[in-house]
Amino acid sequence: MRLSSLADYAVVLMSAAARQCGASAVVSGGSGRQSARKLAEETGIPLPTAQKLVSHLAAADLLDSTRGAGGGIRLARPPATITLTQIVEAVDGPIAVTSCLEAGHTACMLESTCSVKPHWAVVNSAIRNALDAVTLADLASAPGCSGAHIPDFEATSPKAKMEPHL
Amino acid sequence: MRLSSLADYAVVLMSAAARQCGASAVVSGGSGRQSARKLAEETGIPLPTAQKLVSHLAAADLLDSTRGAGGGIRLARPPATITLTQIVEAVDGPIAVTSCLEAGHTACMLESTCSVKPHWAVVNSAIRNALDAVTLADLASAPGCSGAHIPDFEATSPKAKMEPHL
DNA sequence: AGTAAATACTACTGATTTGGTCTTATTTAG
DNA sequence: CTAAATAAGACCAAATCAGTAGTATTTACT
Repeated sequence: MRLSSLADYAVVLMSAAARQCGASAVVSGGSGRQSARKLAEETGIPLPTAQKLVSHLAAADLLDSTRGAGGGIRLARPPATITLTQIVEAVDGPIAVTSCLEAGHTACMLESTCSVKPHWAVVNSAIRNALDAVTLADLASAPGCSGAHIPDFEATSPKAKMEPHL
Repeated sequence: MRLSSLADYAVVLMSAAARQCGASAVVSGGSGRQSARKLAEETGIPLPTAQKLVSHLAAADLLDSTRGAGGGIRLARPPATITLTQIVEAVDGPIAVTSCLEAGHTACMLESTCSVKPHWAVVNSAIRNALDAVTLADLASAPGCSGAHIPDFEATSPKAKMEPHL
């Protein structure tokens, strides 16, 4: 019953991107692009892993990415419209507590008489609702979106124990 | 964001045990014991796997097991007092969406300034509540607890595709 | 009391999924 | 036109998980 590490990283990454005021760029049309490298350094996520996450998040239309020398990534939508559900599903795939709740699952032989499945469906939707209730705006609200950079962590603790959670 | 197969099996197993009126034995003091072998046959769960599950469930005080020739297993408590949370945690360990919510986790370096963690805590408790709301009595309610055995599945479809969910 | 059968318990092996790294292709600034 | 910086995709290794086999224990029967 745990989230995958990649999904955890993704939430941290998106949260960091939101704090960089990537959303205001959408509104103002300015170049609020953030490089994946910069984001990886600030969050402590290994660069190759961050790149993979960016790919998935861009494919899910959560990030807008352009490559090239001056390229980078940017939030595709305002933070208030991006929920945890979308981020998690972009990385882990659809949320399904049991395999019988998945999209293209092959029916098990007890499907018709199963008394457990309906209860799993209830639990599953409860989880979805809980994740839907939290938006990127909530996650990034704490330090404010004033365009200020997050202080360099390397300066304070060069090789501190790295964990997913920002 | 998926349940482990073992936890899924465990719920099916407990549900089957409840339908065998194992709880009434607790009340009446009769020998309502059910053998792990019988339960494995009825649910389609491989016997060794079922035995392992029984061990974990018994260690969590959800099942009362006695070995020997006439031994077997029995619900340790009335079905209405056993929730999905207890079953899942007996097999998968404590429910923690992220590793920073675990019991003995080593603090990550951003612990103090983390703006994401409090939101995970909310999500985590929401999941727990959803699982707590479902009891074994709910799962076993459908076919009624009249002591009737579940029909033999082998007779109808000898080698049908086996999936965890009853 | 001894034997045998049925049970729960423990330890091990194999496999699937997951996390991480590397290489390649593309694009733009100089 | 060149070179640097970027994203995207493919490959490899590790960890966790599912499953299986074997062992110890207990009770019923002889």
